[in-house]
Amino acid sequence: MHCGCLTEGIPATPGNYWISGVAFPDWAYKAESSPGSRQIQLWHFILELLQKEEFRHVIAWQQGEYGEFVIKDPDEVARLWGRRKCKPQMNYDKLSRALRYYYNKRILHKTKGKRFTYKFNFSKLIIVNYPLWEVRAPSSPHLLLGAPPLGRPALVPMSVQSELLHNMLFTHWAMAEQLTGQRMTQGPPEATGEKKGSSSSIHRLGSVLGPCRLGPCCHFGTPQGELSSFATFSPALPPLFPSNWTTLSGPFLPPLSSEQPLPGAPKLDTLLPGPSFSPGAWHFPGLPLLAGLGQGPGERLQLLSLKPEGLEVKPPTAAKGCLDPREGYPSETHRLKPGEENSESSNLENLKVVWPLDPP
DNA sequence: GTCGGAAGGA
DNA sequence: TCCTTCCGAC
Repeated sequence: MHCGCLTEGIPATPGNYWISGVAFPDWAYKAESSPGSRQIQLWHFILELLQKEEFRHVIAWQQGEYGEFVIKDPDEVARLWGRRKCKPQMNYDKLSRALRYYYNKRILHKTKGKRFTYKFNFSKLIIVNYPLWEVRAPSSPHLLLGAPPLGRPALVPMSVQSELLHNMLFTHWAMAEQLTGQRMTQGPPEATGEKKGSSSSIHRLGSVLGPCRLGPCCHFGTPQGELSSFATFSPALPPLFPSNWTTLSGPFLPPLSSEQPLPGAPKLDTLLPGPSFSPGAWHFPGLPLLAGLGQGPGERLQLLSLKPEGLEVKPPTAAKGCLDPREGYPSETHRLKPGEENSESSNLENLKVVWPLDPP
């Protein structure tokens, strides 16, 4: 059922993309309460606004503070949120109450002393919740993430692995978004071949959280093709991370321009699986972020047989009651064609990323 | 402005 | 479960 007030004020543009369901903690996608009609969550909405250039005057990432964002116009954000949720009485007081509920969930925390400034809790999601350094299931598949800072690795159950992976990927995305935003201020990438309107050189994480996951009337416009792009992206992770990738960045990836080759990095075309693979994906900083979140240069990161059960990687499917999300989305992001899938992309089982213990 | 308890709705 | 609404306290 359409509520009729959802897209208003938030135009569907080619720059609108849903964030990959894969990229969020799985508790964000529990659909048991209302299967098939799940409403958007506030933090999704916040991220969505942050993702869109047209709302930069309303809400924006805080430069220099990863994950931190400023609500520049609280009333407008509340109004947009109210429209999305068909709650015309929404105001910042109520919205902020909802945001405060995220504190306990560790999705957000408040940046004290800064008005209307919050921070996504990427690091805590990964480091504090899951002092991962080794994440291993009793049997394969398992996920090994780095060496423990001290002593023995911690065992993490599969359910946590799943969430961990989600958090990681979420972090990847968010970092990419921020870096992209910074990069955008420096000028658009030239060599990507990406069309204008695909607002980021970052390979957009398509979303299994398509409009239908959020209910039939609650999207700004989402190309289903985009929805699949993470599904295609995710398995393509391995070629994105050469064995020496940790040498390519510091604790956090600086906002590199696409013309600025990463020192020591192989050429893109040696890494990317096919011509349609956006070079932006190369800049996708996810795992290097973990490097930054970790303990320093003595770490090892490995992803072995990565196939968490909770990971949703689905091909795009048409859903009843949903607009064809491709409409209004002429721009193209990465979309693997049938014969284009590389062997590794379909083989998560063999995903392995090694973080050298002693980077040069 | 910010916080968090409480009640209630979907 | 995730807000929405209200409210008192700081």
